[in-house]
Amino acid sequence: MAYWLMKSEPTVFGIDHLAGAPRQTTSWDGVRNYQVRNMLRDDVRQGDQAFFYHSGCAVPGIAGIVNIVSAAHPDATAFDPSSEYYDAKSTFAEPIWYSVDVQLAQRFATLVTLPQLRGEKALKSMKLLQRGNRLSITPVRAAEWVHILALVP
DNA sequence: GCCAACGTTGGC
DNA sequence: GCCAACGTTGGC
Repeated sequence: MAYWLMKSEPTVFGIDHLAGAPRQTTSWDGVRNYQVRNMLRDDVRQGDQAFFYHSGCAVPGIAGIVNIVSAAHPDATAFDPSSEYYDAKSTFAEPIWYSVDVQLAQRFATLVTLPQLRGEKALKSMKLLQRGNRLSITPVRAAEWVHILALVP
């Protein structure tokens, strides 16, 4: 079982949206970056867990934990001309983009903030914290996962 | 295949 | 709103 960190802008889809969704489950769609697509398609498995990270907001940080409840399947938004994520090049026969389904596992009472994470020596080499990292999904090492869990209030 | 221009992400 | 970093695009 592997660990991941998944970024989302809370004004677009935050952990509160997930908490209010049917079965507290949603399809993690809209990924349009090939590196992230490859990770989703090839490496993310049912049963994995991920931190739900809030980005592009006043207080960036980890808001909770989700369970990966399905392996990758073609991203339906790519087939939908009315979606902002529509991609005419992605077809049912040859899908380009993929998504996984995630279910809320835990919502933290308060965020583990980005400055807090940066302050932890044990997390120095975490992908999220590397200079120039912009990937919306990054792997998290087991040791990092455990270390961060200990920071949750 | 190179590379400049442009677009996006995301912290600050 | 600014800017660094990086991905993508497209002309050549």
